[in-house]
Amino acid sequence: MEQRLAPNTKLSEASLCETFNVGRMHVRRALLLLSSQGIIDLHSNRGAYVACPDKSEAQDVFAARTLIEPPLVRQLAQEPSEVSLALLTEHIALEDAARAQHERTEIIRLSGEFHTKLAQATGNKCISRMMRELVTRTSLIVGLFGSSENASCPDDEHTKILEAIKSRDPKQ
Amino acid sequence: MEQRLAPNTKLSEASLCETFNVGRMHVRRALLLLSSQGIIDLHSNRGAYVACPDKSEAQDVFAARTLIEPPLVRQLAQEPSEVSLALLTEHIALEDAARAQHERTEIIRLSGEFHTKLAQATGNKCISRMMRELVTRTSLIVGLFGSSENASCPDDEHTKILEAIKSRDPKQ
DNA sequence: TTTGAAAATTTTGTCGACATTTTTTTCAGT
DNA sequence: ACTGAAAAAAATGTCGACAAAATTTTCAAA
Repeated sequence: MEQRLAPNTKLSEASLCETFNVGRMHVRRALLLLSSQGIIDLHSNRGAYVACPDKSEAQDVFAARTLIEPPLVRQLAQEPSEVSLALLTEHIALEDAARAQHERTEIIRLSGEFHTKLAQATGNKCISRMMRELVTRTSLIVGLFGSSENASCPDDEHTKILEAIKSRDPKQ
Repeated sequence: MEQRLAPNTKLSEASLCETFNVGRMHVRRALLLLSSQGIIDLHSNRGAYVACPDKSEAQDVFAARTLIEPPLVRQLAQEPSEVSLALLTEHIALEDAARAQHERTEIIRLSGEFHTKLAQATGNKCISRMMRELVTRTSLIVGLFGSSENASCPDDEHTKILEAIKSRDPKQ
């Protein structure tokens, strides 16, 4: 009950109903939305399974991020809002704190969240949503193939990005 | 029955059931998915309405495309597959044909589809899906604010893009 | 005629029952 | 024991009925 769900785990409607104390309708709605985000796979008449992306799908997700993130940072560097910068700075502080206490799970979570907040800093809901979905799928993939070490960016990567934005430096 | 649905049009479950001859469950599923793509808005207890994006949302969509498309084309230019190039060339032929016959609706549809196919040419499902959703939302927006003229790219824009890719030219 | 509250209608949300499909179990035959 | 078909159980898909909410209509009072 504290363990993350392994890929390919079956998510039966009945058990989810019991777990969350809701009707089957709600469970089905949630499953449909999760599947539309690629977090689970729905097999007709066979139920819902935690997505188990193959190498190809994993590469697609990473390639998508590689495509989007550089121009994202570049755009932020062009006209960064003070508020966003503050939020990002604050977030990095959280990351440092987690790292100082070696809270591994938390470090990974925050590391992903940084990229989401990076997208949110653009103030563009569309981009935020895409990034959020990509980060989520990345977590799944890291949980699968993740060399337990490089599960997140290098420690100082985020700081570097933030510095680059602050200094209007158009590169990653 | 041949007219496009105007934004803010109410989509009542009952009428959709009748139109498509399906049960309410199917209609509701479809509406949920459409809303997750930002094509319609679901108001609790009040039903589904064709999305009516405000200027801010419209800008977000365009900004997202502006962010993604240049690096997308640049990536395609780096390693274009022959098959993809052929498909794109073929598609432009279709566009030209439609233009020659002044089939306005078809021209717009194909113009959008070109960008989707551009994304598909990367072979990246993730990117394809994002692009498809962005193009769909763009159609909606053009239908709203669209100065009936510049609803699509300039006539030769797509040809230029394709030429740029063929010549490995890293620019748009 | 206009206003506004109450009633009636319509529409959406939820639940339970049933049908269909899949999965598991049983068990006869080799 | 092992195999495989039949039966049983369990899970998913679908439908209809009812509940709850919103909309429209009605109609009495100003």
